[in-house]
Order: sequence, then C-alpha cells, then structure tokens
Amino acid sequence: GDVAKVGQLVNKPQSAISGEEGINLEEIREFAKNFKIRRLSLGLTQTQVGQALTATEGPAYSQSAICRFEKLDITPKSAQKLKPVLEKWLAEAEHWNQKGQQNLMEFVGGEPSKKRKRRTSFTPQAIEVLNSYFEKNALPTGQEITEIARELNYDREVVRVWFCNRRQTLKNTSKINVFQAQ
Amino acid sequence: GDVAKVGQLVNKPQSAISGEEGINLEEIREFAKNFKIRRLSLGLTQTQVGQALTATEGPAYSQSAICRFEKLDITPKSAQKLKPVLEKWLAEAEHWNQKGQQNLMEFVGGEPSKKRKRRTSFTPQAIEVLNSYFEKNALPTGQEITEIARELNYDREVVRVWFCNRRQTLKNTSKINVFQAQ
DNA sequence: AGCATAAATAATAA
DNA sequence: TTATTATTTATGCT
Repeated sequence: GDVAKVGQLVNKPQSAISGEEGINLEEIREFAKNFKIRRLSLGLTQTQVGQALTATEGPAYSQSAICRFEKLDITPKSAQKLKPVLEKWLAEAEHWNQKGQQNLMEFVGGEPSKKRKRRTSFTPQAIEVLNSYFEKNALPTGQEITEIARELNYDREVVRVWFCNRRQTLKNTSKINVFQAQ
Repeated sequence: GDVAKVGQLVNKPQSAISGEEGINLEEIREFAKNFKIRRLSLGLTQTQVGQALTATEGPAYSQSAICRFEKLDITPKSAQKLKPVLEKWLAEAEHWNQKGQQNLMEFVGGEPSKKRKRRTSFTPQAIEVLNSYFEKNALPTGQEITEIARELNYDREVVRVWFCNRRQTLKNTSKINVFQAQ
C-alpha cells in the first residue's frame, strides 16, 4: 500500500512523534517551513540548492527533491535523513552570504550573475506561422520544433517555450468556457 | 529623455539622498528588499498583493506594479509614493497572519470595507445542505467548495466564507481546537 | 500605466 | 530522477 508522507502525518496529533523511529514530525514541519523562507531570503531557487548540494554532498539532489521536502511530500524516514543535510548546508550558505552576495554565489557554484534572457518579440508573420503549426499540432516533437525554429530563424528554445505558453493560454481560456468560472 | 530609476540611482553614492525631493533612496532599497521577503514569508504572490491593494486602497495596483517596485524599476517619486501604502498594508497582513492563515487569506481575498458585498441570505434548505456537508468535512477543498456552490447556485466566494464562519463559530463555542494547526 | 505574454520557477507526472 | 505542466515573475510594448 501507500506510504504515508510527513505532510499527511503531521496533522494527526497522536503521531506528532513517530513512536518507533523517534521522528519528531512537528520539528520537521517547522524546519521545512523555515527552510523555504531562509532559502528565499538568500534569493536561491530550489534548482540552485539541489545543484549545490549535489556538488558538496555525496548523492544527487534534484530540484524536485527540494520541492518535495519543502512541501513535506516525502516519507518521515527520508525527511529525517535529509533534514540535517539541508540544515548544515543552509547555515553555511547564510554564513557566506554574510560576507557578501558574491561569496554566496561562489559557494552555490552558479554563474555569479546569470541575467534573465531578453524577452523575444515575435514578428506578426512569425506568430501567424507558429499559430498555423499550433493548430495542426499543439504538441510538436523535438524534431518538429527544431525544424520550425530553423524555418523562422528563431532560437529553438524560444520556439519550444512559445508552444508551452501557447498550450497554457489555450487551457486557461477554454477552462472558463467549458466549466464556467471556477 | 529617459527617466532614471531607483535601481539605477541607488548605487551612485552621491545621490543616495535625492537632494531636492528629499527622497532617501537607500531606505527605499532596503524596504523593497524586505518587502519581498516578508511577502514570501506570508506566502503571497505579487498578484495577490496587487489585487488586495486595489480592493482596499483607492487606485489600481497591478501585478506588474508590485513587481517593478520590488525590482526598483520605478522612478524615485513613484517609489516614494508607493512605499507607505505597501508598508501599511503589509503590516496589516502580518497582523492578520498572526491570528491564523485563514484570517490572512480572508484579509487578502475577502471584500474590504470599501464596496462591501451585500449580505447573502441563505434559504433554510441551503443551510440544511451546507450543514450536512460541514458535518462530513468542515474544511472542504477549493474544488469541493466550487461543486457545493454550483449545486446550491450560490456564489463560490459566499460558500467559502460560510465555511470559514461556520468553523469560527464552532471553534468559539466548543473551546476544543478541532483543527490544531494555527 | 498596465496588458499580454515570454521567461523563470515550482510542482507534478511519468 | 527526468520530463512536462502549472504557476509566478518580469518586460516589451504603445
């Protein structure tokens, strides 16, 4: 059967302290909440934390793993194991941050100042072509995206994101039509 | 020509205090940074802040406006004007949050003193149905609320508030905190 | 002055 | 974990 997650268990008073394993769920919940706030205060993303942990600690930590810890969508055992790792790492990150933003970024390992990509402006002609492709197939394969990008002379990634956002927009507008205001 | 923004000016020492207008740019920068952290600590999005401000304060505040304030992509004059508004609102939001997450969400999403919604009169039949749902589950999900609202043909927000109030009443009378958290 | 939407981030599916 | 969707933030535009 399913394994219960911290987030589900923590609201059941009788299990606030998991008897056998001696895991304090309330403590974990408190830490997870604080972890998120402290992470954001440092201006770090889940991806950055995951990558930095992967570099300094042994195993791999994905963005999803950090996300799941913060949401407590994780078993008590995993949480118990992950908590000290995150605690130690975060304290260290805060320490470097004290010495300046630059030091933190070096500790984290990312490029010091990764600038946001300039917003792309599609020409009306390009949008027309994109829409005609979208009508035929809203979910093009990687190969198709590459071809469309080449035809329009735009960056492949830009075209990929355009299709993501276009699907999103369609979903949002059609949701209103189909189900009426949620 | 272009108008200089706070974010550009604040790093020029000689202009830390804007002479003529007496605007303390450093203070604004400090506040903007803190505002973001405090907003995230409350778990609020820029959109939510904008909408809430639009409801309680006079003019309209878009998500873009909040975003631009946080990034200081705004003229000193605008920043100076916006700062006290945000400061006051955020302090109030934090105050409500102290009293529980539910209160904060009501403050953010609920109708303010401005054009208050007409008080809804539930029919006895509707109250009966609501109570039967409440007995089964005092804390319905957003989806469940939507469904109940549709079944009874009441506004979704009205139903949501009914559950809030019903829980509040129960809490006040029973003294036993059924819902633990907060 | 803020809408529309591109880009980035978080959450979930596979 | 990795892919992909869903949500949020940021910005080009007029």
